This record gives sequence, structure tokens and C-alpha cells, in this order.
Amino acid sequence: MENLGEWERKNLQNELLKGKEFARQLQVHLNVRPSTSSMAAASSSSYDGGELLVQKILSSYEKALSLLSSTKSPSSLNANPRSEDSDHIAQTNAASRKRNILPTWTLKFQVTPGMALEGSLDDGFSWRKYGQKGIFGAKHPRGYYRCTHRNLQGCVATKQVQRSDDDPTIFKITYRGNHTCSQVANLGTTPAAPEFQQQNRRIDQNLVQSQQTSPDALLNSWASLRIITENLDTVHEPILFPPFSYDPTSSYKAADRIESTSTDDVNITEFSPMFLSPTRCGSGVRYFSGSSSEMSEGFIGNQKLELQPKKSELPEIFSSPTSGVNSQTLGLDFPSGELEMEPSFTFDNTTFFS
DNA sequence: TCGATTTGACCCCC
DNA sequence: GGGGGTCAAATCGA
Repeated sequence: MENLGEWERKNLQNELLKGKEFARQLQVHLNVRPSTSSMAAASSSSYDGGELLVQKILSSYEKALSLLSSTKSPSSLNANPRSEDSDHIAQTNAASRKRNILPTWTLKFQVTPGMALEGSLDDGFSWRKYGQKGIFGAKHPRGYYRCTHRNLQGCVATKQVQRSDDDPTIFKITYRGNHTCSQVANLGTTPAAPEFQQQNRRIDQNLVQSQQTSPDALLNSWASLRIITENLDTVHEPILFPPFSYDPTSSYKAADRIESTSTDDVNITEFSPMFLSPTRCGSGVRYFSGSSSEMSEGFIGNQKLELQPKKSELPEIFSSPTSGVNSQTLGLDFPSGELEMEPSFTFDNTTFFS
């Protein structure tokens, strides 16, 4: 934490505050009594899983914020000898520091063999490829993409696309950093926008091509979830994950599977923005399990989701032992993690990694 | 002509 | 020292 610059601290704090606020909104919807002692609440058998979960969420955010506020000023970073040489080096170091603290999460897509990969998994954002490298031990090269608006708008979002060694039809896409460009506003963070609502209705056509590539944006990408943690019994109240937004031109074979699953699956017509109506949202994702230190997973219909924390990301903030359900598990902020989605997602991959 | 992609080189971090 | 991430010049294509 001591290695965080002012910029990172502010962003972290803002993200944590947002997550905390979202949790509070969820608390309101669940009619959870505000409690100054989340642990006391946690030990109370009168709370059902969802309410308990909310208490833990708030507790985790409060602790994370507390940890953040208790850390040193980043001014000590100037003592780094590498930053004294030149502006270029200083900028490089700054980039490296940002690299280390930027939220990272991973999606896995399974594609239909033979289909062309258009736009390297079009997720709705504009990406510009800036590199490709062979990775040690990997059969396939890794592609590096950054937001097209990086220069104009300073958007720091990047993604890496790596084809799986075991199954060439599986692509692992690692997103890093939030989109700060105008694309965010156009791709679902404005729930009232007609496009957004229309996209919600298109879920049955294009489920997995989430256009949200930031942690916050991912909030707009997921159907409501029911979450189970390793410390909790089944959570009966859904944790809300806002809807996917989709590329209407893509085809997605898993949608039928989702629609055909049982009654508590995603109610496609009732996707709602963040935390609007827990009871309205279905529970397409059956559950998430695990803690910040262990893999979490869940399902949207038949689709498996995995959240795999990366230990290098924000360890100070999210190391709280009571943060069994931290923002990542909830999708509130996804400080790091992996979402594995293996639907029969179809896209054109013939031009990828040519 | 301009934006995107390719690719070799550079640099940071482990 | 090696691997991974990024840079930037060269190249491509609309």
C-alpha cells in the first residue's frame, strides 16, 4: 500500500466508496437493519444469508477504506532512485505502479471452432492492438490491446487475449483497468439510455459478449446472482449484477441454455440497473462460493463462472480475513479475479493469431 | 492520408 | 537473468 501514488489512492478510495455505497443500497433493498457491528450481525442467526452477506460486504469495505486511509503518503515514492533519472523513466515507473494496482479480471470464452474472431472478441469497446508476444510455456501468443481512446481521453483500460493451450477454442481475456473514456457512457453505465434498455432485451441473443470491461462496467454485465461463500449457508437473496450489454450482431449459443433453465434463471425482461430490485431480478447465476483467497465460482444458467483472485493485486486492501465476500466475489469492484465463461460462444476466430 | 496492425527492441519486475 | 509488458518504427489497408 505504501507503494501507491496519490492517483492510485484516490482511485482506490473512490472505487471502494462506490462499492460501499452499492452495498448500502443493497442493504436498503433487503431491509437490513443498519448495524455498527457487522460481526455481531454476522453471528446472529436471525439474519438470513443475504442480509448477513450485506453486513459482511459493508464490513469489508469499511476495513479496506480504513487500511487505505492508514497508509503513508505516496510522496515517499520520490525516493525511488529510478524515478530521478529522467521524465521518461519517471513516467515508466508510474506506469508500472499503475500496472500493479489496476484492477484485473479475466474472462474465458469458448468459441466455435472455425468461426472467425471478429475484432478479437468484440466486447463493445474499441481496442487497439499494441503488441503480441509469445509466452513462455504457452503454445499461442498473447495479444495486447489498449483502449483506442488512450491518447485522447487517457483511458487506461487494457486487455490481453490468450488462447488456451489445452483447448484452442477457449480464449482467456484479461482486462486491466477501468475504462475512463466516453465509451463507458455509451455502453451501459447509463441505464436510462435507450440503448441500454434495448441491450437488456437482447440478452437472449448475445449473452456472453459483455461490453463491460471495467469492474464497474461488469456490474452492468451480469445478471443478478445468488452468492454462497465458504462461510455462509445458501444465500437466498440475490446479489444484483446488472445486465449484460450485447453486440446485437453477434450470435451467442448459450442464450438458449440460459433461457431454458429453471424458473429462477435470469429473467431476461427484468434485468435492471444496479441494485434496483432484488426481487425482480432472477437468479441466473446460481451461486458464488469462496472467499477473497480462494476461487469463487458460480453459474449463469448452465454457464460456469469463476473468480480467481490474483494474489498480486491489492493484497493489502483485500487481505482482511473477514472479507470472505469481498467486492470481487460480489462483482462490486472486481479488484482482481477471473470470470470463466464457457458457453458455445461463437465468433470469428480465423483471423486471430494468424 | 490516417488509423490499425505487426514486430523487434527495450525495460521493469520477479 | 529471464519472462512479461510496453514502446515505437515499419507496414498495411481502407
